[in-house]
Amino acid sequence: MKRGLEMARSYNDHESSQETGPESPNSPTFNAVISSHSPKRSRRSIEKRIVNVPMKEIEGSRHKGDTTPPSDSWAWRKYGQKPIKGSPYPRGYYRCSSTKGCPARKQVERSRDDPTMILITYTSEHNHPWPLASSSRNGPKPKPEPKPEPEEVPEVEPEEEDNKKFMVLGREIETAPSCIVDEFAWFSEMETTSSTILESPIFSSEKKTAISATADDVAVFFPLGEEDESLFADLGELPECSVVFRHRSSVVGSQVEIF
DNA sequence: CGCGTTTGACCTGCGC
DNA sequence: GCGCAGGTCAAACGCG
Repeated sequence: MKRGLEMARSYNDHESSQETGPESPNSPTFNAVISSHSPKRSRRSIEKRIVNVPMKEIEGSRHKGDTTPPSDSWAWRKYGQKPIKGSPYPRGYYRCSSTKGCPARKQVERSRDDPTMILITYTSEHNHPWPLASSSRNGPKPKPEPKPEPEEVPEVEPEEEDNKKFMVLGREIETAPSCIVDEFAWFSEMETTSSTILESPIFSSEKKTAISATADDVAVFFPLGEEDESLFADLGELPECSVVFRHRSSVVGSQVEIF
C-alpha cells in the first residue's frame, strides 16, 4: 500500500533536516524549517516545514491529549503516536482534517535537548497548498478549541496585508511575492485563530506575527502558554531545539532547502 | 450519535 | 536476509 512509502518519505526527510539544521540549539526563539526536498524514494515532491515552538509560551488551548500540538488554524486529527528511540517522549502524528482529502500532516514531538521546545513538522505534497484557516471546515468537526484571550489574539484584517513590508533576502519590499505569501500563509494563519502568536517582520512589521528574516534565515517566534507544558508532557525531545530554514535561490522560486 | 483520541498491529525502508 | 525503527491503519473507547 501507500502508507509505507509516505512514512519513509516524511520520516527520512525529517531526520535529515534535523541533523543538518542546527543553528541555535538553545535558542529561546521559535524557528522553523521549510523544506521541499525531493526524498530519495519520493515519487512526488514532499514539502516539509519544521517548526520549533517554545512550549512554555504555548497558550493552553487544547484539551486532553498530551501530544496535542499548539493550536493553529486548522483541524488536525491525531492518527497515531509512537515512542521514538532515544527519546523519553513519544511523537504524535496528526492529519489535517480541515478539508477532506487534505494530504497535510504534522508530527508533534518534544525537543530532546530542551523539553521546553516543541517541534512540529508539517508535511505535505510540494504542490499542495497548505491548509488555510478554515472557517468553513467541511471535514471532520474541528476540535473545540478554547478561545484564548481575545486581546492576545486579535483578528487579522486581510486588508492589512497590503500595507505590510516584507523583508526578502535582506531587501525590504512593499509586497511579498505570492510564493512567499503562500509559503507562509500557514504561519500567519496560525496566529489568526489560535493562541499561537507569530511575530513576523517578514509579513508584517506591525502585526504581532513575527517571523524575523535575515538575508537567508527566517525565524518564527511563537509566544506560547505554559499550560501546554503539560499538554506536551510526554512528547519526545529532540536534539535540535531550533532549526533554521532558508529560502534559497530566488525570491520567486518556491525552492527551499534545509541546512 | 458523531467525531476525535488511544493504542496495538501491521507495513515498509534502512542498516548490518 | 533479518531485525530495528518509524509511520500508518483501524478497532475500541471516550467525550460532547
